[in-house]
Amino acid sequence: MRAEGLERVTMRRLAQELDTGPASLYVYVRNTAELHAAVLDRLLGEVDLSAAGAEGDWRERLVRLLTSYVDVLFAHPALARAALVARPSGEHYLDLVEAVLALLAEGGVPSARASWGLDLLLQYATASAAEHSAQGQAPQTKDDWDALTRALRDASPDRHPQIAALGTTLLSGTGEERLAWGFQVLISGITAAPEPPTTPPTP
Amino acid sequence: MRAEGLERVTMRRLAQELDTGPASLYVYVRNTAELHAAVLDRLLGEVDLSAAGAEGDWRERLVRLLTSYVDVLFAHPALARAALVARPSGEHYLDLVEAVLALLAEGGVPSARASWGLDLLLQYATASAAEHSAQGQAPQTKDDWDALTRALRDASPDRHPQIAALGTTLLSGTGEERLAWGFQVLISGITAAPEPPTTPPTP
DNA sequence: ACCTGAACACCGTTCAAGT
DNA sequence: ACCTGAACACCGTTCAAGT
Repeated sequence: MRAEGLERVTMRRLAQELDTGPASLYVYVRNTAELHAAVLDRLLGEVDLSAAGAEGDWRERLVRLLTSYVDVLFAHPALARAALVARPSGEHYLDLVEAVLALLAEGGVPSARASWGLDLLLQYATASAAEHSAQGQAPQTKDDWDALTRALRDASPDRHPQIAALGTTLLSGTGEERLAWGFQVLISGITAAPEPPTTPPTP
Repeated sequence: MRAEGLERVTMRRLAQELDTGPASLYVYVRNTAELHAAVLDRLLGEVDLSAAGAEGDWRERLVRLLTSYVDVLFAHPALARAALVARPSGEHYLDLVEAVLALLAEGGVPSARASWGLDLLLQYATASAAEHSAQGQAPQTKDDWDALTRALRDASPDRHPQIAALGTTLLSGTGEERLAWGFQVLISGITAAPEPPTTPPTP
């Protein structure tokens, strides 16, 4: 349960590490999703929450905090992908949520927008980590990306004029630059967006 | 290869449908990721591109187009999750990209911001579909969400004052409302964001 | 040369049988 | 009552042997 050094977190692998059969894990956890969520929450302990308290504008600090979160996920590709589906609900995750909310509050973002914006920011960070981390993981995704690059370059000006016109601009920038730019877009969008409708919680 | 009615797209399932062994598929496709990308692109043929040409503000039409994309992914949960990792590069995907870019151009978004914004919009749409579609798929994710709900409600005002203060606001709204709000945030953020740095394409 | 059966090395989950 | 060995029903990928 508290094993580390996990590249691909699976029931059987973990069971083996604990010198037992895979069935035994079902005493502590109901299924793989719950296992992922638990391991993920442990991992979130590595997020540098102090980035929220450092110097600088609240936006800068928010970006630094979220970047730390991305870095942590990035180091564990399998969990990054799991994080999108199996949301953790442990103490470390709550700490991260708290820190993000505190920064949004400091920036004067009203509560409804902060609530929805929180999800947007974390989802973007998680998806970016998952997407990009897969690249380094399996060699095949490299080929996928190459195929997309070629497809965009070879776009016919007749059928896809916009793509052809933009050309290499579509592929410009590094992953880091794009990540940072995305955070800026989200933050400025959240502060500018209309207040969301105030419906009662779903269930 | 052109089989449909697929809930979980796997090599073996598809091979069985084609009355052959799984090894045979490797003649047409190098691995599962490539298979997913191919099937996904076929699926994207169902996206309602005419939403881009309908009446209304370019923002409204963009949201309608992206919502159609989400709906299509939503109907095929397994592929939605695959879409984040295995980017398709087929004709249907290019058509979608073209349509989004055309709307951004109509809105007067400069090309560099449109290029990066495109990725942001599609990534958000894809991640939302993947995240939400998993909910309906496996019953366990429901429990995960319940656990998170409980964790947020029970947040201690001492350790997590922001969470406690927001209370049910954190969980307010339906999936549709949040999706639409997210699109608005992204669009307004993209139009307001600074021009990204103009670095040459990575390699 | 092209296709593929069979094998290898993995999975998650269940459940009856053990302690 | 609690734990788990063994079994079931799946996977992706490879490769030698067939045509």
